[in-house]
Formats: sequence, structure tokens, C-alpha cells
Amino acid sequence: MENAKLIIADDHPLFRAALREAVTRLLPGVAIVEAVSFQSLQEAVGANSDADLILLDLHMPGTQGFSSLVYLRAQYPAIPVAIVSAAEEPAVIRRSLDFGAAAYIPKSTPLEQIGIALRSVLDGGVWVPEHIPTSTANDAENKERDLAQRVASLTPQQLRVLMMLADGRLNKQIAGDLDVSEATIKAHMTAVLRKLGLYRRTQAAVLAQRLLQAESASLLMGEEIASEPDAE
Amino acid sequence: MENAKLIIADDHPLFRAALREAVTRLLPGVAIVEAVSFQSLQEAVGANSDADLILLDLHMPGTQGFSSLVYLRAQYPAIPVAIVSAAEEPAVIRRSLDFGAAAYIPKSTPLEQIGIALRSVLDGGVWVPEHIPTSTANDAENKERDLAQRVASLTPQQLRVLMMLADGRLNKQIAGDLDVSEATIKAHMTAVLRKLGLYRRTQAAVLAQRLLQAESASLLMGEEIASEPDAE
DNA sequence: CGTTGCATTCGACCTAAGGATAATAGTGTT
DNA sequence: AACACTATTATCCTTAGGTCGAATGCAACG
Repeated sequence: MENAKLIIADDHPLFRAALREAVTRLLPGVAIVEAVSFQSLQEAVGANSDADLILLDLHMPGTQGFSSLVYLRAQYPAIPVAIVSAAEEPAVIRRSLDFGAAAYIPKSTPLEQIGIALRSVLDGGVWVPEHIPTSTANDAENKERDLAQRVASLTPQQLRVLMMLADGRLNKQIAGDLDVSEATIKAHMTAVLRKLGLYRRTQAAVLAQRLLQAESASLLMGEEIASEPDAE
Repeated sequence: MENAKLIIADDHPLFRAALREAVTRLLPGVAIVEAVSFQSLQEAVGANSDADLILLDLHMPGTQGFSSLVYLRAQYPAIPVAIVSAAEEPAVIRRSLDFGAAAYIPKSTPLEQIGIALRSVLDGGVWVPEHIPTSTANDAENKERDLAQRVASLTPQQLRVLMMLADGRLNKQIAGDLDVSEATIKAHMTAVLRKLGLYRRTQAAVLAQRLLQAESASLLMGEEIASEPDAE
């Protein structure tokens, strides 16, 4: 475990340095790659697809909300991702885990706890702060969590299609972007709708918009999402 | 002006009382109707469509974001709406005005200022706090403001169609809901797309989602919205 | 080493969406 | 009364969207 390879992604230079320092002390001998933006994170993980762990800050230039996490999980499902964030709301933590994060480390976590967390994740485990309930009775939040898990089950290509759909692009345009035929995009679209339990692309677009970009606001209240293709 | 009719819509009983008290003192003799939710506001304004002013709190049960304001403006364009809110961010204030509000009164506004504001609005004028710049150099925000104004230009029926579209409903379903033919919905849809400067219903749905429901988060950063139906 | 599972790809086929045009009717303003 | 605007509908046509079935290829498993 000591010659593991870590990727640290955080846009704040000071905090990145502190994190590097901490990791070096807690896990001597690990290799560390740093990324300062979503762009550089993509490059870093592309050049180091054998990495053993990614420490990820939500709120980086180039991404909003959970899109970077979802991207990583879809693109490199083998690499565990630990979220390192200032936010400590249970709803954010739970959703991070629903999106496939292996750990959620609030920036206020004591050093030795961070060490425990990192070792646990490198061993293939999961780590969350102690006082966080893993379930909630909030019906609206549960609905959103379910959807988050569904999004996490998308394949890399399906996720790409969904994100481009949320940009309002046509199947034909997406096909051009991904350099495949339009029929292929349609097939992906069908799969996305099935996995998300929806019936129309418009619903998926709105959903992706809310789920991936929303921060604190919409986490606590929900509304109806899917409706049957009802009779008329 | 003294026998004007006001509608006060605020879900907080204490603040509603304070507001009623203040209005009674500032404008003796005005009739006051109160609403505690979006539902009751709809009833109140329906039964008092000759009202001279609506004092509206954003954040009421039954609505998120600006949807209640947009609804009122579309449904009763003749009745000026003054937003009364705790939020004081210039971006929120500007967007409220873009959506057609006649005034924006932060809850911290001194009483005599409120009186000036109300009289100004009842006279057909507009009122905003002094220190708020009416324009911004923020390119992303300007893009969103332009879209907000476009949304404000929709007719009541067009707005309803847009909102249902943002729920992911089919033209056929919307037609059933509004009890008109699908051809009519298509005509409205075409008009909506034209007014918003878009080319696809998916874009409109995502847009409505962001514009009407977004609170603080997405107000400061923007992304590309419309793209030409480009060649492929 | 085969086989099972899944992701990706695609064509055929049908349905939904959207543009153009034109017509009717109600409403409110000038 | 004339005008402007909204709402409604229909017809025709083109494009976009979505389902089904099926082929390919890769990677894990026994």
C-alpha cells in the first residue's frame, strides 16, 4: 500500500499543499499527482489510469456540483474517489456516496482520522464521518438519492450522452461529437431513459440539470419526476 | 390612491402581520387581502383581479424561485407586483425586475422608504433600493437576464405550456391537461421557442428549470444556452 | 479455453416534434 | 368601428426521437 499512487484534485493552492503534506506524512512513500482544475484532472487521470485513489474537491473550475465525481466514476470505475470538501451537510455527503464516492472527508476532519480514511479506502473500503446518518426519512431526499444512484449506474458513454442531452443537443449533434451514428445515440438514449426510469428525453435533461448542478438549494425539497406515458 | 386594494402574499405569519401593519399606517384606507401560500394567492388574486398591487414574498409554499412572480406577471399583467424578500443580492433583484416586478423591497428597508416605494408603484412607477446597480458587466449574468426578460414576454398560456414542458410532458399530454388540441400546443410551443430564441424543446425545458427554480447558486455563473441548428 | 455478461454499435420501423400557412374567434384598445 | 393581440384549430410536410432486434468485441469467470 505504501507505493500507491494518489491524485489530488483541488483548485485552492494552499489547501492542496496542506493535503499533499498530510498525505505524505500519513502514507509515506506514496506517489502524488496534482490537478488544479477539471481539465488538468482529466489529463492527470488519463496519464495515470493506474492510480489507486483520487482525492477530489467538488467546486473546481470547469465543474459544478457532482459532475466531476460522476464523470470519474463512469470513466474510471476501478479508481476509488474520496471527496474532500468544506461542506458537511448530510444530504451532500449521502449524495456523494450515492454517486459512487468511496469516502467523504470534511475539511475539518482531524489528521489521524484522515489517515484512517485513506487507508480504509485504499484497502477497498468505504469511509464516512461518524455522526452522519446513512439513511433519511425525508421522502423528497430519498427520491433524489434513488435517482443519483441510477445516474451512477450509467456507463461512461451513456453518461456522456446524458450530459450532452442536458446541454440541449440533438441526437445527431451528439452522434457527431462522439463520432458514431445517430442510431447508436438513440440506443444509448433509450438505455439512459430505462435506467433512470423515465420516458422522455426532456425529463432526463431536466433531471441531469438538477441533479448534477444543484448544490444546497434543491437538496431538501423534491417534486414529482416521472409520470407514466399515460393514456389520452 | 387611498382606497386602493393590496394583496399581501407571505407565508410567515409574523412578517405578514408586520407588513399589514406597516401598509395600514403608510397608506391609510387601503383594502388588504392576505395570502399564505401560492394556492391561496391564486384564489385571492382570482377573486380580486381588480387589485392595485401585490406584495409578494418569493419562497412561499407551493413555489420555488421566481415561478410565482412569472405566473402573476403572465396571468395578471395589469397588476404590478412588488417583491418583498430577505434576499438582497443584486443578481436576485435584477432578475426580479427582468421578470417584470415593479419593485424590490428588501425586508431591511426602513418604513418610510417602504412608503415611498408603495406610493411610487401605485402611481405606475418602479422602485428599487438605491445602492443597486441596474446593469452588470458580468457576461454570464447578462445572458441569463436576457432570457429572463424573454420568459417575461410569454403570454399566460405560453407560460403554462413552458412549465408543463419543463415537467417533461408530451405535447399530447399538455393538450389534454389544458383541454385543447395538440395542434394548439404545437403552435404555442413554436411561439415559446421563438420568443426564447431556442430551437429545441429540450433546451426550453432545461432553461425553465434553471431560470425559474434556481436560487443563489446558478445566478453567478452561466454557460452556453442556445446553439444554432448547426450543420453535420 | 470456452462461455457468460456487458458495453457499444447499428439498421429498420414507427411515433413525436416542429415549421409553414391559413383560418376563426374573442378581447381590449384607440 | 378598426386594429392589435391572443387563443384556437387544421392540414401538410420534414425532421427528430425512441423501440426492437441483432451483431460485434472485450473482459471476467470457471
